[in-house]
Amino acid sequence: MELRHLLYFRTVAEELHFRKAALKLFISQPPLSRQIKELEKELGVQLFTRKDKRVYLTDAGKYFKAEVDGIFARLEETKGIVRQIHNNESGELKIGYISSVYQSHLADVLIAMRDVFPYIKTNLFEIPTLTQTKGLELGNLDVGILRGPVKSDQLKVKTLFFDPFVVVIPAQKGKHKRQEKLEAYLRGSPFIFFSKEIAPHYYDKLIEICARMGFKPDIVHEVNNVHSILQLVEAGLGVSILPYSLKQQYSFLKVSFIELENMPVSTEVVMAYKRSNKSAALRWFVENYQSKIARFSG
Amino acid sequence: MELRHLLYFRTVAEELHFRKAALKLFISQPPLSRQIKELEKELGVQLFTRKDKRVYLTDAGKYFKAEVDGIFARLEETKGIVRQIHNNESGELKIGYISSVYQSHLADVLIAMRDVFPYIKTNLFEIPTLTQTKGLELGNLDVGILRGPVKSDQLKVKTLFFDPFVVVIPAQKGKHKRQEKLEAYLRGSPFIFFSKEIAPHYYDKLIEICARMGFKPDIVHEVNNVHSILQLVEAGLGVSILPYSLKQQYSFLKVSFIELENMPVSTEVVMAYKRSNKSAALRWFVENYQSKIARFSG
DNA sequence: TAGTTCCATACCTGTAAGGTATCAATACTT
DNA sequence: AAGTATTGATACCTTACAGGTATGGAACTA
Repeated sequence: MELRHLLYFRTVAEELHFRKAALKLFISQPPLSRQIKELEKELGVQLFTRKDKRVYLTDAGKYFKAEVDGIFARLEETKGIVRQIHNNESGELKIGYISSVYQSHLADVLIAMRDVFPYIKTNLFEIPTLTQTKGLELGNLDVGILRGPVKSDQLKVKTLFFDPFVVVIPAQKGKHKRQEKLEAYLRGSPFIFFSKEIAPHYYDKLIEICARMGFKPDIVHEVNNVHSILQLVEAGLGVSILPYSLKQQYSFLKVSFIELENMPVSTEVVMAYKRSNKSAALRWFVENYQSKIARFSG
Repeated sequence: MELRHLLYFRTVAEELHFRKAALKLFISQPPLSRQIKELEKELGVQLFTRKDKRVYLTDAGKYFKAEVDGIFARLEETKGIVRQIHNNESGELKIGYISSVYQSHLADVLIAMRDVFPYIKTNLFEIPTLTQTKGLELGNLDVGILRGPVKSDQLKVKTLFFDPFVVVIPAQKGKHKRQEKLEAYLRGSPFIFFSKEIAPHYYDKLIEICARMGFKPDIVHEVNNVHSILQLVEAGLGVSILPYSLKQQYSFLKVSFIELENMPVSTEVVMAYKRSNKSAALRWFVENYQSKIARFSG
């Protein structure tokens, strides 16, 4: 006995007509007749009486029909729930993040996430804030870690932390640590920074910081990610001003991270996601990202 | 998806070892591996993880296992009940009865029986008491309505009623109704009766009755059934002594049924069946025969 | 490190599911 | 009442699929 037999039986029981049932089942009538006969033989029970070209359910057949209906209902429900369990623990999460995000932290969170969602697939995209904003709005990303502020009605935004800025200069130039000497040095140095198109807010912050220090930065090199900026500074091409959190991540580079005294300018790092996204994995990620980071940083 | 897939899955889930499960299922390991793969593909759900030569159930797999167990349990129960329904309403009942049984009554009982057992097949055998006894013992009959006493350890015997005897004489001879005249008439008449071999107990009763009346019967014609006896009496071939219950059944015959006064001899009509016979239809028949007869007779 | 065992995959074979043709019986239509 | 249509069952045929063996890659065990 297979589910096929039960399905054929149930359909004949509903139609009480072999040819109509066969149509419903997309098979021809003779195999249906045979399969029902086989079911009755295997059970040793007559489920239908055939008389005068008409088909009737026996009492046994009536009982069987009710039970088979229940079995199919239960099976369908089971399939639905098992898929739900599977999807809640699997599925996919597309994460955007700015280049300044400490990837080790992100990795740690994803490792922790696998305990809860063993079959999750995560796609990571290191892309600038504006690109992330568009991707989130289009649904190409599930969540983004980016620079605030993020202005979009579609997105929910959550502050992760405020990141003050530091001056980054080549290591051998590190002896200019005192603030008054620093300003003069920076005034006469070429700047390496994000283009205004890629990170307008970031760009404005830079201008503001330099203004507060009394000069206008000479942005000679425009690039689109933090790694390149830092590598170019290390190579002696110029200086930059970047978020403090990068110091920890790039401590191996031969550059100096110099904190600015009395500088009330900082950048806000936020997590953003589409309000309408109901993914269970996303919910977990949003709720647990910060505590996981705190734990791993401790 | 077929029940085969669910069975294969359940067995692997129990064993957590494909080769052992395959042995249990009497197939080789590769088709089992494929069938499980197919099931997972059709569901779109991973039910097992295979790692380091070991097999584990996923959370989805654990849930599915529990549900599949329930589905199989329900299916087995359903099969059992549907067979029970079928067997209670079908099957066969082989009924023996003596020729003196009022067949109309028997028919009435069988009609009533069909309401309860719509698909029952009944086989009726009008055979003498001794033949019935042998048939019951051999299992060729399920139940018998016959003359008591029935002596057999294998059979259970239930009294239906006691049947006094009446003299049966041709109708034109009916004016000999007073008992003193009757005795003389019978003494001079040929007797038509059962042979001693066929109905020894019946035969003995006849001898006893005649002895009580003061004569020995002249049994000229031996026959083996009541119909023939009555027809021969009607034809004027002789007289007989038969159970009173026949009067009702053969009231259309041109014979006289004369009750005997002060005659403490009667015959016991019983129902007998094999102790070991557990047929549901038989049980119903035994329990309902008398009440059904009383109802139809009333 | 060599031998063994696991599950997965490649390839092959026999059987059963589904097809068409048609039958006998009954219903329906004229 | 005769002709036609329709029903479920059976005969015969074809093909897809379930189960087989052989073997691979990876991991375990002695």
